[in-house]
Amino acid sequence: MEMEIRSALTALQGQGKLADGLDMTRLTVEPPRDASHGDMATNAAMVLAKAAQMKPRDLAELLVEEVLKSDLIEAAEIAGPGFVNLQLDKAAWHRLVPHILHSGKAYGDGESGDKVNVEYVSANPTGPMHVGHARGAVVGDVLARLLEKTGSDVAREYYINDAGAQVDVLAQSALLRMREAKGETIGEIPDGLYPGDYLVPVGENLATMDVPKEEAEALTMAKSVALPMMMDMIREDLEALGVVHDFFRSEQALHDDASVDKALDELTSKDLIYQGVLEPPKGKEPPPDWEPSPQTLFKSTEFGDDSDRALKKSDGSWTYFAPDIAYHFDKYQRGYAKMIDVWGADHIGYIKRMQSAVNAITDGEAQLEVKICNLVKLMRGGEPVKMSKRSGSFITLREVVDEVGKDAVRFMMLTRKSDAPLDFDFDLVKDKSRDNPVFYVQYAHARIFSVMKNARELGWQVDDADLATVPLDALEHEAELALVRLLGTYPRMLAAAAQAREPHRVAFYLMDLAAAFHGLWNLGKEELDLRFIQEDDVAGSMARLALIRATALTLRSGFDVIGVTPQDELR
RNA sequence: GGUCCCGUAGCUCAGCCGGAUAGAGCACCGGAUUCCUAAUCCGGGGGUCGGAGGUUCAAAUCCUCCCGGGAUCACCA
Repeated sequence: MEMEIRSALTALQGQGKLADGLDMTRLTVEPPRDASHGDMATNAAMVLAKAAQMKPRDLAELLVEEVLKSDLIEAAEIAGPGFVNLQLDKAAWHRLVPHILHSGKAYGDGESGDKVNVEYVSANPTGPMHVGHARGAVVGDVLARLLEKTGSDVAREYYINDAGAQVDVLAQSALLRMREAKGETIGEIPDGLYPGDYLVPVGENLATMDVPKEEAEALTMAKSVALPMMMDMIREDLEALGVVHDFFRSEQALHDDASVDKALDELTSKDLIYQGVLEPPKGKEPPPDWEPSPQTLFKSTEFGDDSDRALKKSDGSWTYFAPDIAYHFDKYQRGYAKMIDVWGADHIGYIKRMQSAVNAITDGEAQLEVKICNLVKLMRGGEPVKMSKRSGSFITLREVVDEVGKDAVRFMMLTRKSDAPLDFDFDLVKDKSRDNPVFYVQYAHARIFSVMKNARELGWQVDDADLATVPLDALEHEAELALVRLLGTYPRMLAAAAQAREPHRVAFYLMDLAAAFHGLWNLGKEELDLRFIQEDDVAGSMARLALIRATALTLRSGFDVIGVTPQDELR
């Protein structure tokens, strides 16, 4: 449609009615928010008026005259300050329905051609995942699906923090459980160790092995046993949520294969490393044990960070930042110039330094985007569910998935934009009502499925291939055309959501689409000729069935993007 | 103090790469049951889009400042 407008403008220029060399970049051709303004609207006259030295309405009149020469455009009128509203020929909309029926789940597929690396979850391998992780997992997973849908080549990665002090704590906790498994009474788990029962099987495993007496060796062995078990547990939890990764990268491996040293060398060769002393943090009391000491620092201030950042501690050991740089450099060397990391809100302060590092080590060739997921507050009976890590009574991801199902968790996590806090209401997601968006959208799909079943029972041929050939002249009611128009915006919505890295838009679209369908359904109660199945009007029925089947396919396509399984029945 | 996010109807929030009268759900009031059933829909009331400037033909949307709420500011991960 944009082509129609642009060619009309070019034609006007050809006729000498419009100045040449106008800046068209701000020109838009879009469906207006208010459907009463027509199918499409363009701001061309207003955007171009000044440069063309014409009044917007005069220019608009010329444009209307020109654009009406197109077959696709039924009517065009000038409105407001100079909008040109276009009404498309009904046939233009009708063409969309068979297109969707032919495309099926592939409807909305794009061809961006980007190559993107998405890193998400990356929870520490020291215990089961809790609900906070679930949001990042869903947002990352759906973002990856969305990017794939719009034509990107996507790698999904998980960075395993298996090298820090927390892993030593894990190993110590596991050794304690080993003693317990051997019959020793261990009493309360001491502060500072992980108290969770999930370490009992790790201890039992260790109890069957020949663990060295010497402490350092015992810890090494405990790590080698505990880490894979923790990762298996995490992978199972993720799988229960329908979340997968293609690639797991170990922090320890980055140390072992000297990737961290190489990253430091790389930055050193760019003269971005020095020995220096950092200022204590401003605006609040310095930590009690603060004392200035020389460390190996990275000049992240040269890339917009507020302070230079430590790569090595004063004792010469690596900080967490260093292997993280090595990891991102590793991604770049594997061919990813576009990286997206999905992080929790507690890492906001870490964004700039990581972006600085990526920028520095790749000479600006690679770009890191960070998607922040804010907190999830679990609600039950109108009250927040108390979560106390100390008592070990925090709610795990697995418990939530087991209680309400993966589809509900996934959908609910997308009912807010990711950087805003989210309430997750247990009562709501189990409710069968309009308030529960998961139910509401599934219900629309199930209703359509049921109608199609009824049509088959009448002996009608309603496979997609049959419906795709049906004449659609009967679709002329405003509510029907509104549904078609909404179906038509699906590919555009996907592309915009992918570009903005906002997976929640897909969920919102599905709710809109479900609402449009439910509305049409109920109209059929009052206006009998809008009922989908009318035995005395087979031709019209087939047209309406084609429409709602296209709706179901679009719902399925959207469900596929957000990783929710469509339900055929909700009874 | 720095950085980032948020402030839109009584409540919970969409909309924000500028566009026409600012939307939805809940709650409130009034209606509608032969297809999946009122598990849904339709209509109604309800708004200084935190405030003040600026840019623009046009600002909830972009820029600046201010107010309020939150997160974060390690040699932790």
